[in-house]
Amino acid sequence: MVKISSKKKDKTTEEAILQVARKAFTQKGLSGARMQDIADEAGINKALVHYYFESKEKLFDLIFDQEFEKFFSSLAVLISADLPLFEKIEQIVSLDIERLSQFPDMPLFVINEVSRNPEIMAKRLKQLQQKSVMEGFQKQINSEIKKGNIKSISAEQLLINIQSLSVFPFIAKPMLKKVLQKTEKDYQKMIQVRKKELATFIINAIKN
Amino acid sequence: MVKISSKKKDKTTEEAILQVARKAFTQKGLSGARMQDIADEAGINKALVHYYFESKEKLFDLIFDQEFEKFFSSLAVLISADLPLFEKIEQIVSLDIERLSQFPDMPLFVINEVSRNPEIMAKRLKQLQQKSVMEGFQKQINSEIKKGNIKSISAEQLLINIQSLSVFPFIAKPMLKKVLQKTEKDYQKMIQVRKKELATFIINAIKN
DNA sequence: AATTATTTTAACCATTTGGTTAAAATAATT
DNA sequence: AATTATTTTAACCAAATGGTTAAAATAATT
Repeated sequence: MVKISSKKKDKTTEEAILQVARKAFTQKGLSGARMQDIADEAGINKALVHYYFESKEKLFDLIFDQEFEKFFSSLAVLISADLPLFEKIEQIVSLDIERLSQFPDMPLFVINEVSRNPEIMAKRLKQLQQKSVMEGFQKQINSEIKKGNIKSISAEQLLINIQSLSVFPFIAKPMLKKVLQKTEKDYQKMIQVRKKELATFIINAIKN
Repeated sequence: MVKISSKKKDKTTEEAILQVARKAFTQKGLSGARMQDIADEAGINKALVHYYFESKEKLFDLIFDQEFEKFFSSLAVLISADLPLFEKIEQIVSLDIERLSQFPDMPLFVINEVSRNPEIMAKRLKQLQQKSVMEGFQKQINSEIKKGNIKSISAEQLLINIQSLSVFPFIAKPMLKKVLQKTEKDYQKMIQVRKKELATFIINAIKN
């Protein structure tokens, strides 16, 4: 019952569970996902899920960790990068939309679970040393304002604007799809148009 | 057991349930909310909730209806209004942020439940005759483009941009609060700054 | 005051759910 | 081949959950 050595552990079962669990949790949330469904879809017994991951919470925590990482990791790096402001904006938008196209369920999942339980963020945020990241970005912006290149705006508001414009169409996809009466293909085409136009939209909004 | 006439029905109990249920559903979603909790918080027996609303689904449906209405009703009217484009943008943003400040849980709730079950929108959308609304808005925009007042953009993308910028900060509030290390007061102050700056941001982005 | 209708409750019920246990099947080691 | 360790399963269990029922309390009508 207890794993002691296990040099050659068979990863495939564990990975199959993780893969299925990710789908379940990101689509249905912590309270909506069912351990039985996860076991069924992974083609195994429910007890096996507990054998590998102990409890629903532990399994959830593991997946939340990874999805949270997807949300923030590369973004923090880019914000601190040594790039001209407009170029930086272009790259952030581009990266965002690529990442979101790859993991469309991720943002709503993360936002949801943080809303349900804000404390979940505490430990994960520490390593990100946000303060210095934002301060650096603010300096870059202030410098551009002083030079008269852009209008006055705070780093916070600009960052929220960028993320709003990138993330919202993925979060609200099912709703927007219905409202705008689009097929899956149409919607993806619309996103691709966005990927091209969004950076220009933002830059136009702030440039003098 | 069966309500036949009930001329002077005592509304308070029914309303108390609705109020508590709204809070429960908008905060925890359909699968996360508990009938027992709703009864407890309303200070009544669980069977009474069923007496008034039959089932969890029916109660949920009622509340979803109202929240969905909040999301769309006034917006559709404004989009079709006979107003200069820039003024219209200002009014939409202003209305959005007021409405969202009043019902902060509403957008994430609606988006979530539509994601979980897109069919839920079908019946509610019919009355909104979106097609003509969007066509009218597109005409207004095309006219401004032709006059050289604004850059080329589709009504869809502009509308998505406006809604993204307005709604996202409310959807992602708990996350953004932690990331930006803001107190409740700070966050609301930030939203108020946004209310002033957002329309300008959008107008700058499209005007020539 | 008696009757009738409405509102509210306590006690159940069946199903679902996360989780456990002990044994069986399989793989690794000696 | 025998022993030991690991993986997987079937059968349970207790708690939670949405829902029901019959009776009690209250209000309205006659």
